[in-house]
Amino acid sequence: MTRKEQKEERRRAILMTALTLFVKRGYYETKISDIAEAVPMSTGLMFHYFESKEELLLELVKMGAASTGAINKMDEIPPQIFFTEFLKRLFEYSAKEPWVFNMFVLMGQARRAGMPEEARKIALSTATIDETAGVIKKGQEAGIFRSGDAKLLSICFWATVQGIMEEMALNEEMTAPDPAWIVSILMKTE
Amino acid sequence: MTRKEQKEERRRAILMTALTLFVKRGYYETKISDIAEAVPMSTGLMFHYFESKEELLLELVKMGAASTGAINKMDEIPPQIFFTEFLKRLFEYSAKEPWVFNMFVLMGQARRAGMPEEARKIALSTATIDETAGVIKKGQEAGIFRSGDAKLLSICFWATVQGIMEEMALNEEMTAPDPAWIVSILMKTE
DNA sequence: ACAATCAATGAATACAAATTCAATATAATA
DNA sequence: TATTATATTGAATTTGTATTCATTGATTGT
Repeated sequence: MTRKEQKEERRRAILMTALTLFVKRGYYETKISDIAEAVPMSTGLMFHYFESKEELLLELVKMGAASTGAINKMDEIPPQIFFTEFLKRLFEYSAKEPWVFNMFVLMGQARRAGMPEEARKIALSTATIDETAGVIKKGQEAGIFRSGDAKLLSICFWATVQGIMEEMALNEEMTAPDPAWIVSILMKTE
Repeated sequence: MTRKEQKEERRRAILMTALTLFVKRGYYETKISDIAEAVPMSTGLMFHYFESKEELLLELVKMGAASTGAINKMDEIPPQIFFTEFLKRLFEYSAKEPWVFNMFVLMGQARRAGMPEEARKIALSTATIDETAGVIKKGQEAGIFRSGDAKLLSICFWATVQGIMEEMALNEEMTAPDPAWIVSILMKTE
């Protein structure tokens, strides 16, 4: 294995460790030395791989923003299936790949408060809520979703998903809910 | 007005200012000097009123924990009305009283990451999720709520509410959703 | 009016955590 | 093997804020 590959692998290890700790304890509660200890490596060496703590965070958030694009490719699927299917996959995938899970939570935290301003900007640049609102609108036109401001419905949907994911990040033992429960926020009642 | 009252009033002003800033920018992103400037008063004087930044936060979280008790007194109401009515009041009240609104968001943030450990402990000591799960169980027995783990349903419900409130804390213009949307997470379908 | 107590300030200090650095070990290259 | 480049460490330094403090101004009680 070449030196460059070694370095890349080490960077990845740091990123994954930092991601876990940021999600578990929060960005400011996590010291560089905590990350270093968990990797493990010396504190000083961290700066051989990343400019600063904030750079490390920003790289994670950028990765998250990039992978969010993948979600938006699903929007060819009919609305009634889209959301249930998305949640099913998200929960399944999260159970297997802690990376996906943690990344989802980190992005949510970044969008809200408790992280450097710059991280929020990047996280907010992915217009997921608006994209989803588009799908909801289709579902409304098809008569399967309840009427009302599509964007507001979109916000409610994502707020739920985010909240549940964060709850799962805290309670190891917690199991994912039935996607249908969450999707019923959107469904037409009667 | 006596000196003691003066002091109490000043403390309150600091608490309210800090609450607003903590919710808007997050605890660690808010400097003592930011709070002082907003009150307004000198930075040094802050320590005449509060031991430390963390004490200030803890006092807020304790206030929040205390006022959460009020919610739990509502649980004599029949389940089918309880949740819709609670949300209706929460949204109405939040629109009028920024205090209530901000406190709700702060408690949610404290329960999750991004604040000193001690704050989390206090916030988690209010067993709202379990209390609500009890009400949900009643609703399930009455056949109006969907079946499934009552605690998990309770978590989903609160995750949604929390997420929406946090979203509103960020978007000044955002309007509260119809409580029925959220409650449909709990309702038996068809 | 006078002493005593409290409110208030802003500059000085303390502190914790990020960041740098000189020194050393390890690996690649010729 | 000799030489150069990279990885690694731990201690020293820097930095950003919380916190303290000496001093001044305002209120209260006698």
